Amino acid sequence: MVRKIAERGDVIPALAETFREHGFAGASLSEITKRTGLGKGSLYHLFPNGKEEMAKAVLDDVAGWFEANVFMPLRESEDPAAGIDHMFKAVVRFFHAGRRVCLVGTFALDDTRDRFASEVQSYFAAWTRVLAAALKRSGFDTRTARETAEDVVAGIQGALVLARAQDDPGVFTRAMKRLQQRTRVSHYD
Amino acid sequence: MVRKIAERGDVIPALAETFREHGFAGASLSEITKRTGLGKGSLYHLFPNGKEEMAKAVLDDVAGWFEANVFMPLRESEDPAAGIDHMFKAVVRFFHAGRRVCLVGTFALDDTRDRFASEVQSYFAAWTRVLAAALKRSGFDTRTARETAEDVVAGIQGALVLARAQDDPGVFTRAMKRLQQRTRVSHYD
DNA sequence: GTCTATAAAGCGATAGAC
DNA sequence: GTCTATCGCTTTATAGAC
Repeated sequence: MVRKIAERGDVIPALAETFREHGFAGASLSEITKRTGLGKGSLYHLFPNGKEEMAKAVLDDVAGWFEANVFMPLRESEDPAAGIDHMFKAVVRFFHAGRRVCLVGTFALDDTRDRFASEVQSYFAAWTRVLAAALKRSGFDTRTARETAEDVVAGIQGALVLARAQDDPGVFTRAMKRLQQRTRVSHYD
Repeated sequence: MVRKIAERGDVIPALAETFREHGFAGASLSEITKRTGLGKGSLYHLFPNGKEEMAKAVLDDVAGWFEANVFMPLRESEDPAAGIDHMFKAVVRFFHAGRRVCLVGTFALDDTRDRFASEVQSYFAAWTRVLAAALKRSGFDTRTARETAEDVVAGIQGALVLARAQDDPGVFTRAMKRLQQRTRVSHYD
């Protein structure tokens, strides 16, 4: 049965793409209307606090996706190396192999960060923390695990910037391969 | 003698900071007026094409700074390793040790990139190309030099994203130390 | 060269009909 | 729940006084 009544979850993917492409300030309600297919009335019915609430919902959705598809596997994989490999696969999928930017990264760079400080902060904090724990379990010493986790998460963000700047998704996929190599503990043994 | 007549060069630093903090879409003329201390009339006198021309001027200025302070030393240092060390010093200084984001990176992530595609593209293309050449001269094989250059430039961008997201400049300075280590050819010999 | 005043358009948000 | 009409404000940009 086809549901015609819009729920928040139905429009979040379109909202997310709009914010990704235009940033928070650049994502006008008319653009959002166009992308979601909903008029302003409907949007304000679903999100009474307007753009701010839409962005919060999108950030929530992203956090949920990463929790389920990246953090949980990293935490609970019996083989930590398998969890890490799973992370790279999920990340390549999520960022459409370099053709899609990171919404949280986009928000982080300009003053949008101040509006969503805790969401932006905890996205990267959780990612580096959980990845560092997995690296440690896979054999890295505490310090190297933490440093490598930071390098990997930063490397992913930077590769997304470069791929989009150069309009070449290959920059991203190549960087991901090299970052994944660095997570193999036996690399230089 | 104090010059009172404003020239473009006088306002570019203030323009740059405004674009860095708010992004292109978020940098309103009223904010620019506040930061530069110039009224709209003066701004349009200096930049007849408005915001677009201001951003172009800022991108030009950034490109000039990197050419003089990063690319030229990388190309012309007799000792390539010294040129690379010089690059890291200059970069830490330019990005205020992680407290300042990359304007070009900010532009690259959203649809602002499309307005300034060639400027954004050539900033990163020049950087990776010149750095790869220096790495090669310092002893890396062609392929490793190119890959390391891409990793370093992406790593810098990503570290800026993380440092700002976490509101912790230390993330940037630590990442820079590790990236610099990776540019030493003898690291794993 | 700098300013104020103003224009025209777009913005986020609200009200109310259906 | 969805829409249209509208409000009040801000936006970029221009005109013209000084």
